[in-house]
Amino acid sequence: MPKNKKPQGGRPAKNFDPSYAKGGSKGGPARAGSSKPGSRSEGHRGYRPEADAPRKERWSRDERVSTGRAPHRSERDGRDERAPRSFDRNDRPARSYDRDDRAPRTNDRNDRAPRSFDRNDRPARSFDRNDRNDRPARSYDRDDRAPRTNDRNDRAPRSFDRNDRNDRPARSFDRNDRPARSYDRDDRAPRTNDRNDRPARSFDRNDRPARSFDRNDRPARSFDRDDRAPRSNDRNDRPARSFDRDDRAPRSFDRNDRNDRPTRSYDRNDRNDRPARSFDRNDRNDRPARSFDRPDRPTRSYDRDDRAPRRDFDRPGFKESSGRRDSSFYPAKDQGNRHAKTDDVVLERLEAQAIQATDADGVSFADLGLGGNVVAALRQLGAESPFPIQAATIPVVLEGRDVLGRGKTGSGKTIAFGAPTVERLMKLWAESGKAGGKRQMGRKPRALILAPTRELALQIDRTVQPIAQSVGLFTTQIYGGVPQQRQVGALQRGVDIVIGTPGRIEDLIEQRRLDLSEVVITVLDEADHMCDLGFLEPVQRIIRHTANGGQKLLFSATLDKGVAALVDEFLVDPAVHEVAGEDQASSTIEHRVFVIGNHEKRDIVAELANREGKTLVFSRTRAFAEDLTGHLEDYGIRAVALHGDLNQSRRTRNLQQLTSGRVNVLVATDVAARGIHVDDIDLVIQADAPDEYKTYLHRSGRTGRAGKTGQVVTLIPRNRQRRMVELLDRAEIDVDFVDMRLGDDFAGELERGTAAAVAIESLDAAADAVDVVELDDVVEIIEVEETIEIVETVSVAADEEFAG
DNA sequence: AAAAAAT
Repeated sequence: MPKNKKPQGGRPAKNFDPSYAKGGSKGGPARAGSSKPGSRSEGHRGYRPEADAPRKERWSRDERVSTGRAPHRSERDGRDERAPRSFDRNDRPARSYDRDDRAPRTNDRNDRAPRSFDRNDRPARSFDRNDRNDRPARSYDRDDRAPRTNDRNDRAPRSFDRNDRNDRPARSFDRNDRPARSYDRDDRAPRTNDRNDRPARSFDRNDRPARSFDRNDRPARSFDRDDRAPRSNDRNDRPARSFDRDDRAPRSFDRNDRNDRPTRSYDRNDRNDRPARSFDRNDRNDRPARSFDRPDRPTRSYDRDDRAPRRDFDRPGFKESSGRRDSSFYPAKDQGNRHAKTDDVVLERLEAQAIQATDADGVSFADLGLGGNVVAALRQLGAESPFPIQAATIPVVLEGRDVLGRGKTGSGKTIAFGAPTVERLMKLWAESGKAGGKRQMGRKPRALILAPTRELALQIDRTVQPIAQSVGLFTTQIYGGVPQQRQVGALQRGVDIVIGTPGRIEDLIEQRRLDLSEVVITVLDEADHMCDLGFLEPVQRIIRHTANGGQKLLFSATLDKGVAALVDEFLVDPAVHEVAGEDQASSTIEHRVFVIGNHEKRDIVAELANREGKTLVFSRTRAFAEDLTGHLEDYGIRAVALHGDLNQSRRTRNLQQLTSGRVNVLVATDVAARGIHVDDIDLVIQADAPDEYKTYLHRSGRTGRAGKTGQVVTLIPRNRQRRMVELLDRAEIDVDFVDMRLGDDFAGELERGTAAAVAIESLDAAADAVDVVELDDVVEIIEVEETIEIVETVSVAADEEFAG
């Protein structure tokens, strides 16, 4: 296998960048087509960069650096941003002139000149950080407003400039500051607002006082400055702040639970304590430890004054005498096999009734108890007949029972809870005698579906909304990152099912714009994740706002004992369902681990992603997701990013670009790990290995959905092999580790895997035809090459059979 | 570390 296939010098191989193959002038790609105005402007609605002109050729890394650019583009949000940038290049010569001495350059900036006139403070500015300096200076000016308004006039042109490419350089400069900024993360929010759109800025304007307050924070940054005295005063504020932090503890005091938290989080520093926490943490060692946690639970629930009474009054299943609920969640030792008619499966101490996949055969949605309208809506969605998990849970949900549902990724959980939720709402409505009425203004929601990410909430709504609509119910999405006006408006008009993320929902509850008191069905998708640190408490608070005694449905592919905190407080005698035989051996996903040198990681990701099908790349941090995206683009691979540093419209757009096929590569943080469904992702690359086996399963689950095949490649450094083995062990996945380095044949390695899959499939088919091979026996023991050989042999035999 | 509300 040839090493060092790649040419030296950081320049991509020709076959890596199709645009180079087409020629183009030396010294950078041609700037052809830059004369077209209007439609090329990113600010315009119908802006479509590649619609009219052939794709622009890219600058290599060296070219970028040589012209004063960062090695990677600073904006990675998609093509739309890119074209504008190339416009900048026309200005380049001028700029590079300026480059020789920096001071003139800054003067050259259109913005700077006017400003400097307004202010006497110039030098100070230039001393400080590029952007930041402007701000302090400005706030100095605050004393006299007139100049400011003058400044404002300057702004207008600026925003015009925005459409114009000239503004871009400024932005990219900001970007370069990122690392520094990330330290200042507390200030992020305001900044992001600035970035989102200029109007936001003008808002800031009105808030000037606020800004000046911010300034007090700035001095901290300006630490570098010589003026220590004033700052140190400011610094005194800092301690104050941190004292505020300490107030949090008291705050949490209000919460009986909270008291546990601080303790825990302190423990956190100590790895050894993890096992104790254990709920979700998936260190191997945790699992046994968890059972030890158990004794704590009763204590906790005693802490809650609310809990006991609630259950007493509202919960039919509550047994006062025993003081314990009647629940199948914890296996009762003396109870024997309670679910005799089906198989018992105990996983993570969570006992589930397992439905056999074959039990769903021949069953229709109508058989499960869904009404005609809902069935028709499901058919419209492409769901003709129920998947196993749906067959298992729909009847139970319709009974009104609490349900814990576990079905592997891509097995149809959304419909499993969505359809019966709608149906049951209708039934309850009919029972209350209100059915058939018109939509009442301002009626309160009666069902709530919670999801961990905005994208997932949106996606759930896309499934549930048509089902609800088919029976005249309304849904609305309540999630952050977008103006709340529309959401509030929808609530005021009257909504039956609210689908959203915890933050905004709690926000609207506090604003009294969302009233959950009539919510009788609450669904938690990715329920185990919703019980993770940071999610659990908001979720608990939200559920406490729902009607007492309401039905609760918890779903996840990795549902485990981690949800005990919620089960204990909110569920009564939940039915636990999963699909039998859904182990990884039955999966359609092929897994492999490449052991690599970390320094080659980005290039290897590029090699792997340089292919036809849709590829999803996972990174641990937002910054690396950005970095990777840029790197891929430098290779000529179209890629967009998805992570929490992007504003919501970009997040939505970038995900949509993958869905629509406008790009083939999405680089995401774990925001995309769970639940997100994109058709035909056939390769998942884990550029950073996950820490949790559950994360591994969910990330992998973005491919191989609904029975399709997919591949997962995880890149790890050598020193991570043992951890990875343990993680995979935990996930019950068998994987070969392969040492790979940059010159190796990555595409071939992937194909090799595919060949094995194809071979096994063919073998299966051939075995059916010939009826001589016990497939399971064979597959267990053979290597890929042997498989192929056997397939050939069997195929020949099959041919002969057919011939004869 | 990321996600989830703004400010």
